[in-house]
Amino acid sequence: MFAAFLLKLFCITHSTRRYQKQGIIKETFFVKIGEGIVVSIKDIAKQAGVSISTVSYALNGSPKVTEETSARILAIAKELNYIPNAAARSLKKRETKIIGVFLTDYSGAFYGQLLQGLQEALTSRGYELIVCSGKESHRFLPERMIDGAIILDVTFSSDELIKYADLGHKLVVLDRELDHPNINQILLDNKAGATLAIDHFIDKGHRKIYAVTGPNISYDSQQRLQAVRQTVERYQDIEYEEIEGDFNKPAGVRAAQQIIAEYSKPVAVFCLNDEMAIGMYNYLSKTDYRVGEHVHIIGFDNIEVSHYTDPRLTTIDYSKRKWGTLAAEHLLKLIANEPLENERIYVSLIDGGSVGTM
Amino acid sequence: MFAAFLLKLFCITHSTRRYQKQGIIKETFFVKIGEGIVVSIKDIAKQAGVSISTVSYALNGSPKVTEETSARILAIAKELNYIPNAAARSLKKRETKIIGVFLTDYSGAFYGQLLQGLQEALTSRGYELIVCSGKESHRFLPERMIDGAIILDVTFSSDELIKYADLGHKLVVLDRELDHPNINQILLDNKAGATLAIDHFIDKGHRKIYAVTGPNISYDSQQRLQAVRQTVERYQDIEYEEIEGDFNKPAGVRAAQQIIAEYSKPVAVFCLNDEMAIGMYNYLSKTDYRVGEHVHIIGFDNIEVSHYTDPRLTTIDYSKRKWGTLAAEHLLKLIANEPLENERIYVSLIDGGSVGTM
DNA sequence: TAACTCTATCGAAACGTTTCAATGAAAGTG
DNA sequence: CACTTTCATTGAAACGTTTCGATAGAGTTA
Repeated sequence: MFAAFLLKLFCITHSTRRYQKQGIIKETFFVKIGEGIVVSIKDIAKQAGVSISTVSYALNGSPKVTEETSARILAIAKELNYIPNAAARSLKKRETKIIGVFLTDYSGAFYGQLLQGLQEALTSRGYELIVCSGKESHRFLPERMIDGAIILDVTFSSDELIKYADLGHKLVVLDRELDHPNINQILLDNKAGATLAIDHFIDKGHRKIYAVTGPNISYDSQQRLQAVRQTVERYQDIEYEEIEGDFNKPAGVRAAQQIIAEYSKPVAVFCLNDEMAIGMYNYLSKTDYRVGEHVHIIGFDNIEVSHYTDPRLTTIDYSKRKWGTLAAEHLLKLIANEPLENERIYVSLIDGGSVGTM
Repeated sequence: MFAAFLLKLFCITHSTRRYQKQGIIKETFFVKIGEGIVVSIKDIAKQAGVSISTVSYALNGSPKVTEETSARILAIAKELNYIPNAAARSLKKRETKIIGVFLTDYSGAFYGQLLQGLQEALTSRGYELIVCSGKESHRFLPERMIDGAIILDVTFSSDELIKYADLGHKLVVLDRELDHPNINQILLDNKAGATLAIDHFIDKGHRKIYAVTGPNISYDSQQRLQAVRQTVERYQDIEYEEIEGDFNKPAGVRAAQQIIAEYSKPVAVFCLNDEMAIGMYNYLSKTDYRVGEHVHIIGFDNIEVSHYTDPRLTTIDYSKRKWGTLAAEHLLKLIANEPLENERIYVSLIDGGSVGTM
């Protein structure tokens, strides 16, 4: 107690350890200054006069150890300010109780809610969430610093993911389809969303339709585009054109430029994500062309910024939070080897007013 | 080689290990199905016919081991698909090469750029970044899963932080002032920003000024508010009033309601962050009061959404990316025990048009 | 009392590394 | 030739846990 007081005051402490080995007794006496001591299970054992195994059992609430001993040990642990060493524990237990979510970058506009959903579902089940981005961080998975991963990161190749899954790692992928016993997937109903968008244009009497695509490696873009094509084909006399994009704002600007350059009559533009739609708004606001009058736009994602455009963006919405919750639950089931199905997140169209009637 | 092929094909493999101990030779033969084997340094050693220490040295590029042996070991390591065990390594080395950044939540509008800055600075120096949020994740710090932390998380109490710093952990705080050898701080020049805002109002001829505050535990809010008061006092005949807020959108809505309720002439409102300013816009857009005409607003942070309001929000800007870079650099210096000063991030006013002339 | 069964506690191995100190062979020195 | 020196390699301890199997003392039964 007094030592602890000194520690606080002067950042100086000392501790005595005795190792008995091969009949010889070595005694070590060491002082650390300004660095703080690390208290281990061993120190508690010595203080309590019990073996380290008993301490371990007590700390883990095992019923093997008496109520009384346990209480004494716990008290001493607290007194000494014991903090378990995560590395040692996970080395032995081969688990970390940490789940990693891998994102392409930190700027994604809807990550916030998704992460919130993940976080809640995970912490309530005794797991912790860490967010990683960048190719360098991929090592967290194979090096076993996390018990499982949620993938929303195009920089992970599918081959890489399957390799890890083969090694026994559990994954939930949110941005591709992968068939593997250690991989589950929760995908957006992209096709339904794209169909909703095109149908909305048709309902409003539009006949000239553009689609601004995402990068073609993107599963989401592929799916959406495919549904757009199918839907467009269902109708007669539609003028349909695709403009290549990459899900970023500048692509929306470029698309807007192209559209204006070849403008002859009001057009409908389905931007395969909101980000590009926002880029398009940005460019158009500097021209005489008005959204909802000359250029009619639908986006996809319903990100926050799209609420503040004028007119508000009509877009495809889905619950990012639920996406996160579901992903977390499925990953935990995968880890617990419980059987489960792939699931899908439903989408709906939100009419913001960026599509006028023809 | 053939075994590796079989592994890939059938997910079945076997490995033989021999332990020599007290003169007795035990032989273990095990097969794992569908789980993947874990290759350790030991397996490489056996395959290469060298000791595990030599393998370790080779893997770490130590000059102690011959070019030739090293090459052979490295080849075998690759062949066996060796992946180091992070837990074992960090248990022994007492470091993880991971830096954690703690955020209050994942929804913060400017986290993206900040994290980008952090990430770049850290990975270029061989460190990895993980993002954590929520009280549960605080344990990452004391349990030594990270080598240092960047704090932007009001749920960390200052006492808690100082306790950790006392234990030898290195911290950079971005949301408070803390004087401790193991803590460095990179703070916004909040006061300059607040002064800029008020001066701008005065320049534009405003005489009735509101300030919508953040939560009073917030250092940023405190600093900004203090500067507002000081600045307001410098001028004569200012009508000044404070409205309590909490840095979230609904607080902006409430403030707008109050302002409208007591409206008699055009007013200037300094929202201590953009988030609340956006809330205010939202409410006002449903009324007949126009921003920049009846209600003149300045925010703080220059978050993305504020670019899409009409008129665009006048706000206090600063480089979030630079903030991140600086924080990372300082933390690494702190870890390397290099001397360093606290630093400050400069701010500027961006005129978006939400403040009209009186 | 002898032979059990419980059960609280303990000893020791193991997890996969790193790293110090020791070894022994080859090379260099006088 | 006997000696030191050099240096690639090795053995073993250590990091801090968990957990299996052993142990010993108390309680139960016959």
